[in-house]
Amino acid sequence: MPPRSKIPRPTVKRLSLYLRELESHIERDQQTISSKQLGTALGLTDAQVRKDLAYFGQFGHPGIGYRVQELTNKLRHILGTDHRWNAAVVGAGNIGRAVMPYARFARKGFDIVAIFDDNPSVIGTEIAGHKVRPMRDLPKLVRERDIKIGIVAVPASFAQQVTDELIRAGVLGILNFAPVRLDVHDAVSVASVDFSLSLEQLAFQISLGMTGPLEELSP
Amino acid sequence: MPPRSKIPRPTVKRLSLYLRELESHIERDQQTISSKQLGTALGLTDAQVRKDLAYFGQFGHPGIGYRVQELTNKLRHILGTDHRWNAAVVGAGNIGRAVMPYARFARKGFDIVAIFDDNPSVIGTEIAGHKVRPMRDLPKLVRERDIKIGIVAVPASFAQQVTDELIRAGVLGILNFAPVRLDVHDAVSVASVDFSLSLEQLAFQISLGMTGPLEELSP
DNA sequence: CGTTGTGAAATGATTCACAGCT
DNA sequence: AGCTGTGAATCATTTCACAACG
Repeated sequence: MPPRSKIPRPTVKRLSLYLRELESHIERDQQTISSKQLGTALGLTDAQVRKDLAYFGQFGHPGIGYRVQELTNKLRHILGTDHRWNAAVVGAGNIGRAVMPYARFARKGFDIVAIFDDNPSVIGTEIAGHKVRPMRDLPKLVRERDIKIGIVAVPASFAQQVTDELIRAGVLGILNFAPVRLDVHDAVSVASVDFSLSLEQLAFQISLGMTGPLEELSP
Repeated sequence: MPPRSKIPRPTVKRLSLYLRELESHIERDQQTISSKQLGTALGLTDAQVRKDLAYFGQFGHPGIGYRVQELTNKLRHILGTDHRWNAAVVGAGNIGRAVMPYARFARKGFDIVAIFDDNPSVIGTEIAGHKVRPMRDLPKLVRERDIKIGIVAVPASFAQQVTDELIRAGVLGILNFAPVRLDVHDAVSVASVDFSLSLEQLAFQISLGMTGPLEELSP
């Protein structure tokens, strides 16, 4: 077990992709998979796949490839999804409501166990089997239900404030759906999902494709 | 106007961030902004900001900074959001329903003008002012309403098929919410949004923080 | 054989540092 | 003075290419 040098950021992102691909191969009862196969399925080179995995140990078998079940287990362990995480949603608007019943979260090891909002007209209503709670209940529930992840689904202008409250209550990570950069201290992790950002990327690529590679963008 | 070398991928992602930040400065009636200010707000260095912007022309004014309104216009033009885009949602499940009324899309220049689903129990119902249409109406509506972007909000197992239908109908870009890699030919662009992927990134970072930088991940 | 793991080389992105403009 | 644009230097990531293994 080498002391392992530091992991490139892009590698971490790909880890989830590998896992997702492996899971589909388990369903098909495939026993082993080569870096070539795995790479092709995801649009990566075989060398990239091998290098990524090798950061974490020697999981492969020369001449054979990787055993699908074995590698799946390793990746789950690396990603920390070999046990379950409790999460709470803050914000019972469109996005909060859409996330609550998202079955894939549960399959991936994440259980949403509470939802909060401060709008009096939604407090007490039920969403996907959970009663909407006022924000003042947050600290108590985070403690009682061992909530480790806060999902921020409020408008941008409230996102930082809600984040601060979640962190004060004791969560270790924030999944942020609001289109702002959240400031947090180092002990807390943030991952962001920004729809409009992705749409803009798309618009850029389309414009590029229509004008030919990079014409008349500058005056 | 130099023939401009090719643009780094990360630069394109940051362009949207710059625009978002600038818009908040317009609201505050700020006339100019320096690369330092812009960078600090987004957690980037000033050099990074200048280099990114310089790929597209000389927008800055030495001694002054960038004029907020001017740079905003330039960025909108570069990103292709200086005109409006029509989009259609496919899939009237949780995610499709959440995306329909997402006001931010419209503010960013994207108008959702139709929603499709093949589940008979939702066809004909109204969501955010739009009647849900059957998939067979897709080609006609894409033509009639000049739809350039398809938003894929169906389960992973249908995503590729729906994508193919959208492309055949004539869209130029796909915003994909399904957790799969979509195969498309080069003339079409894809941007993906994957919640569970982001959650896994988060779990990884949290695990890392708890075990200390990278312990006992390999056997 | 086929396939991994890994140094070495190549490519890509960021930061430095400073000339030059206002 | 304050700030941009940019070549040069540094740092990061990917690809190459091959020895070693089952």
